[in-house]
Amino acid sequence: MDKTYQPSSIESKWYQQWESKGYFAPQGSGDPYCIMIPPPNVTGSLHMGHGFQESIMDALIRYHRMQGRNTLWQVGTDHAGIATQMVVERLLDTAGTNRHELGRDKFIDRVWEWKEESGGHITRQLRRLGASPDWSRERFTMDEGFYKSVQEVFIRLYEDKLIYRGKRLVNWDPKLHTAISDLEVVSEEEKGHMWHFRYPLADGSGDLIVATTRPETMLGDTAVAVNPSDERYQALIGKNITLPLTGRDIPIIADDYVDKDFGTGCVKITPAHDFNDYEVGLRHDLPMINVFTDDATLNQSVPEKYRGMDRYVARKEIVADLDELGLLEKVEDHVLKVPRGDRSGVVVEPYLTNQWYVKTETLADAAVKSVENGDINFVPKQYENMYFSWMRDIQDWCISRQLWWGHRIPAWYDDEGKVYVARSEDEVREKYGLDQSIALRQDEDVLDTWFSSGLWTFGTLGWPEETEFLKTFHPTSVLVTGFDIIFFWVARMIMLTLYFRKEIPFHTVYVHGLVRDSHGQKMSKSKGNVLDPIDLIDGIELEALVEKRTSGMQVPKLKAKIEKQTRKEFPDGIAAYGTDALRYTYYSLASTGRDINFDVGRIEGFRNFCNKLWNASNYVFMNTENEDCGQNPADAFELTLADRWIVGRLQQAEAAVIEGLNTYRLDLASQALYDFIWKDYCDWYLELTKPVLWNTDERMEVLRGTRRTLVRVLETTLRLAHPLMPFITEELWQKTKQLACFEGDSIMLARYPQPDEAKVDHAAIADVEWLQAVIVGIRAIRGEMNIAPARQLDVFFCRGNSEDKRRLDENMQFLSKLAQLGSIKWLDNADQAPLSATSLVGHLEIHVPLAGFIDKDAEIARLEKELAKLANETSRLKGKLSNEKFVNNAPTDVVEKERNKLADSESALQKLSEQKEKILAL
RNA sequence: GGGUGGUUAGCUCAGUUGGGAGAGCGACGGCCUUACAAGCCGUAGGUCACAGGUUCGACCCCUGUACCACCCACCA
Repeated sequence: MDKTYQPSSIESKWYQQWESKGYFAPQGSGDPYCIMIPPPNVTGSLHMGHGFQESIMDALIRYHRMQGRNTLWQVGTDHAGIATQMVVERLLDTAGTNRHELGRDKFIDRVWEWKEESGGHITRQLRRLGASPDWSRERFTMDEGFYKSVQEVFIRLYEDKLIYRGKRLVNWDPKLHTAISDLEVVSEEEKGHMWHFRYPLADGSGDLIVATTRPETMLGDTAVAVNPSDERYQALIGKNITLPLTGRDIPIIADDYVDKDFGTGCVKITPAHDFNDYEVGLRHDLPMINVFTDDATLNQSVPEKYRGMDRYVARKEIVADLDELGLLEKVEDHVLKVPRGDRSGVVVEPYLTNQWYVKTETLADAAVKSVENGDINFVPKQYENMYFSWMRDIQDWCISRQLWWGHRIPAWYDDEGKVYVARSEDEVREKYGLDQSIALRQDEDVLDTWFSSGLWTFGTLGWPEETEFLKTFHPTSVLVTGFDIIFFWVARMIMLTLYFRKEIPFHTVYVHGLVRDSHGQKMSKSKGNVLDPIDLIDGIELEALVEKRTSGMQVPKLKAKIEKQTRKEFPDGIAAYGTDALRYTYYSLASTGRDINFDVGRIEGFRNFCNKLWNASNYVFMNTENEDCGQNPADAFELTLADRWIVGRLQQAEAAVIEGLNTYRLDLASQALYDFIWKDYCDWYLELTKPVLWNTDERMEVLRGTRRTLVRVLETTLRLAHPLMPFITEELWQKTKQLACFEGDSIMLARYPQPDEAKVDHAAIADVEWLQAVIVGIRAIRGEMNIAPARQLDVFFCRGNSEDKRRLDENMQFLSKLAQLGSIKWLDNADQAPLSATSLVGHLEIHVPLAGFIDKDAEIARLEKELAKLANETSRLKGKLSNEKFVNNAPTDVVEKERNKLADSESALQKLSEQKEKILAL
């Protein structure tokens, strides 16, 4: 066994074995447990957020698998319509061509090629994380089977009148040339202007002043609106305005939508280019004049001068022209929300087009109820409010996209534009009785990616076939996801699953936070603070890291800044920490519902933790291999106090880890495990075995008992830790299992530990706590007096009770070794003790004689510090206990506790001040 | 405008039904003590954002304020 922990040498070895032996597939007859992976983009690569999410899922999966549950982790990838199409279009662009030159079919072939090229990347990275999904069931949202599910859902929703086609105002992305849903629009505040224009009345009797942030849309105005109760404009309602630049006459209408107190109280109405105006237009039956093309340049319906102009060029021209005409009243600076496409980043336009919609009202009602009545639970709970508020105000969902990459909509049109929905052209003809003389063409559009991922929980299990897997694993157990896609994905899954399965998709939604950098900044290429999980596992040289972070950067200044910042933060690059350390870091940071700030310092600490476990195991192996470890039932063994103590502590650790896993508090689970392994097992237990194992006179029964406990506790601890740190535990377990006579091929198939309260020896725990207090007391003197650790001390114990005496007598062996003692003497009378440095354990005094090597002044200083603390504590307790209200109102056990504390601190105060007097008297 | 989360040691974070705050890293001092210097032993460090209130007692419950982050919303 290597002296130090080398993660790279064990990780790939074990992963290959697990996978090739089929350990990830569901097995056994236990209750089903199932998690559906949120399918990552097929052509994507793993980022820190994935790493976090997959690590959480894998811990849950491994834990439940080890509990004997019939466990399925369904894996797969998403075709990610817009994102993937954009990537391939960019590739074509660098190759000097574009998708239109290629044509639809060739372009789609090219995307499939790209998927084949890059599609395995993310799944390989998933394996590096130790993820244990059933790879044999891997699915892709555009594979054949899944397409059948998507088609089925579309057709049935259409037949049930929950999908319809309509011409409406949608969010139009003029760069990508597609409609996008409300959710894909991100509105941020930006600085802009508010222009005030003078619109003349048609009869020449005056004018109105309208304010707008979008001058270029004025060419499509079809009314000016005022509030019906606005006295200023009462007389004008019903009159006409002559719209400047166009010469069109448009009416002045009254509508409650207008806020009297904002601006001039007059609003230009452009129904084809603003969502509010659209509603107003419908109410007043106004014409809708579209002035844009798909590119958001001005179209043929505007005066010739402006045709073909980009919207922002036209804006300038129109403002200048109105100014020229004396119609520009004023321009103000104005901050406004600008809607941009989340993918393209360009300003989206409200645009009139034909699109397909899902009618969401009834679907959403059911989806709300399933959370209200507790069928589905969000963890943490506050996300339910977010879910409710969105669901209760949900809009119809625009599901058609003018893209080529995606599920093509199963709808056909005849020459008159009549629409037919079916699985294929042949089926259309059959279903609707259309012969070959009628020409049909399929709808050009594809479905929103989220429409297909909305079927993920049941589509992956074979629906619409009623497969065994579907029956067994649906509804799934828990969905692990980020809050950012609750609306995009979670809500849609709940709606669609309830409708088609008449059951929920999952019982629990575990919502985790976002992974940020150590200062809480979002990780982004432009900030240059991105960490790659694989680099944390394998390590990366500084130069490679700098190159990675700055590659493809266009702005030299930004590039230089990022390079400088990276060199400063990682002067030696990033060390190879291994998967287990990375995973453990994620778990330790995974507290409820808050974003996590990832600090490389933390991962280093957990790499050290892995190393600690490695070395502890090494110690166990050294002391147990080829030795009698008490596994033969015929041979008697005897447990020491330390053995009985660690077994009890193990039960408590098991309970804490399980509690953490059951409540999705992986931070608490990992903390409990860390403390048990490092503090209890390594710092105390292993040290306590040394005086036993090194004692040449030790009885065989005791040696057997200690070795037995060493290996059995280690073996159980490894199983306890396995879901969190799969690789190192497997490596160590393979060796440990033989020593502990434990059967099984792999730790991942072994049973998860179950705490047994009967194994908790409370008396042993109390005795060890006493022992620890005594040792720490002596160490503190040694530390503060600067006494060399190797120097053996003679100590005296005074004024202890019979319990102290018993504990001392029983633990001489442990005490001498761990505190490095020369001699131990019990004194009935404190006066017999030589002048000493003193520590207290309750009433028991521990004296370390000053003689020769202890600094008198230092001891006085130490005592004074201690006395000051005690005095403070004493007066606080006195004050509290002299408060009648406290004594009368507080529960008696609390009062009693405070009284005992006071007695203790008064006694300590007295003892230590006596001690101080003695030293001073010298 | 409405809503959610956060504010605890120098940094990153825990804190279980209210009974005088913990960890890791960092700092300081001492150690090559036969598993481990990726380690061991010890020490220091906090007005729990602020102001009220409830209570015998508040990091914890209530009200308000400030700041940070996020979500939702149609103000031209």
